[in-house]
Amino acid sequence: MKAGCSIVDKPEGGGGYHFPEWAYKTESSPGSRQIQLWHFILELLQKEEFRHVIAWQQGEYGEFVIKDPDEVARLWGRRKCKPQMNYDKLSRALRYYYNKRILHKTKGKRFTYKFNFNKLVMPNYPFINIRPNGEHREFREFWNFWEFWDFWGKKKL
DNA sequence: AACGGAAATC
DNA sequence: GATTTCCGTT
Repeated sequence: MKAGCSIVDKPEGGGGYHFPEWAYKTESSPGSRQIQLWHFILELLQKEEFRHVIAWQQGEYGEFVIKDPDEVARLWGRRKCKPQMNYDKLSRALRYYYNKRILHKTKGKRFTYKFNFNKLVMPNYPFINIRPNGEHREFREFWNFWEFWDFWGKKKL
């Protein structure tokens, strides 16, 4: 058994939500279950105990602020077993998300980024648009990904 | 702080 | 492929 970084990583804070299997898989490598940075970000955003470190920006849907860059980097480094992780490197990874349309930068606002929820994250998970029995809700109606997951996850998996 | 090229790493 | 590492530029 690997001590620190097992194949299926445990979420920060323990307990609570955890992304389902498909969230860790990559198209090219079905067996790979390395957690994606944006999954990790959403994970932290979900928990109250990390609000002093990272939190949703009230007002703008999907926008969040990294209040403590060093701490977020430390937590990310711990999860990925990369002790040398820092905000400079983590932010580079976030910038690679710009072209992938997962995130974009909120210009002028320090340490502030915004998820491209409805159009960009959704296409990666087709089933999300499937409507079961009239109980369809636009993703944008949800407060965050987790409220959405609560709504759909319990039905689909 | 933020950006993005280039090479390395897994 | 998704970062991680390094770094020159704005």
